[in-house]
Amino acid sequence: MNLLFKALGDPTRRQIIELLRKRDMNAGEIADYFSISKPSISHHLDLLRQANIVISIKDGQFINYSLNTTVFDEMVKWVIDVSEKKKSKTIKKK
Amino acid sequence: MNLLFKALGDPTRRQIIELLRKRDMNAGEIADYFSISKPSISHHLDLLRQANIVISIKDGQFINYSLNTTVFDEMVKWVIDVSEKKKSKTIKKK
DNA sequence: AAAGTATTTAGACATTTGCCTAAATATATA
DNA sequence: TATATATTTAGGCAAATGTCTAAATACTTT
Repeated sequence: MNLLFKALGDPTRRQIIELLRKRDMNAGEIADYFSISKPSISHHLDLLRQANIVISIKDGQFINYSLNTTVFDEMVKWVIDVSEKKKSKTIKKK
Repeated sequence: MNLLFKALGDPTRRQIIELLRKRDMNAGEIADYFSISKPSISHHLDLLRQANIVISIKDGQFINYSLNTTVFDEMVKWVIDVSEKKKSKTIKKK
């Protein structure tokens, strides 16, 4: 969960996620959308992979990245749970 | 949104959120749950306040903190939106 | 096999982060 | 008013982060 939130706490990585939302892309295609160096993008992709947000599959000399959306489930659950504090405080008996 | 994700990307701050989910607390009460110094907790609280996750209200010599859950709405929306990439790709016509 | 393309790894550097102690500020109480 | 209590601000330090260039690795093409 910490890796997940940390990965999302960077605008470049969120933009990568938004790109991959539309379609899978290889590392070079992704890098073309940004003005930072390819090694930096590669590093961001690595962090996204560590956080399980993307999956990478090698295809010849390319490496394709695609979104793995299932990791968000737990996170959304946590956030919604936290968000519901007031109702549960009021309705349930502690 | 960036401040929000960054704020959530630290385990101490998430624990603070979980504490405040149960009830409002003042800074000292919150600090008592942790083994790090009060100034550090104060700093965490400041970041949570900047991210609009908590609201602080002064009450005499105490400062009470309470959760502001509304900021999570946009975030959940973003995450769910991103999570739905595949369906929308398949069903809708781009 | 040599050269070109795609990507990552390595190493350096500046900035940010999370922590600390000491000091400052603000309120409450004796 | 002097002292105690609650909290933050200031300043310093080590570790983590985001960036870069140069080099290494892996595959493709000639």
